Amino acid sequence: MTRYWLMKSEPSCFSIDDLHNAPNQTSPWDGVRNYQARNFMQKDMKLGDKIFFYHSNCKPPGIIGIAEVASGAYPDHTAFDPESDHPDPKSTPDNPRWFMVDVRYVEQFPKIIPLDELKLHTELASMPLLRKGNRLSVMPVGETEWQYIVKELVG
DNA sequence: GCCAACGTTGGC
DNA sequence: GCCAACGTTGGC
Repeated sequence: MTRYWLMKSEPSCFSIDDLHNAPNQTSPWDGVRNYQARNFMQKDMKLGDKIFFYHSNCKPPGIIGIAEVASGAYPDHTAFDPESDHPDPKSTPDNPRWFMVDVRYVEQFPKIIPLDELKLHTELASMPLLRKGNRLSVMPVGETEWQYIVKELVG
């Protein structure tokens, strides 16, 4: 059964354009250093699951398009590299702490669906994304909410 | 195992 | 740049 997800990225760091331009339109989703987010990737994501690509820390923040899970989880080797953006000396090749999946570009929306707009729809109120203080960078999206967004808000 | 200090996220 | 919310760390 296909599941649905939302993954956040700062476009100044890695945008949906970057994913679109990547080889095979596919890229590792590296840099996640949060256990809950890691567990979603490691235990619950399946090949072909659909992902809302969310641009954070920009104007405006919001959902910009769709990607899909393109691999199973495997160790995030950037954690081993002291020169990387998010090194973690406690993660080693023999005992990796952080995992990632590959994601593949599916589509970019004609325009971003801003966070402000998502907040206006009571149908979406149960989304973890809209919970106050939420900081998860990888989170599940209910099928109901997914369909609502795709049918009512895209375009 | 508690909890204060600290760091990070991310909207504003 | 500010700050609220939250996760992590480490002393005890």
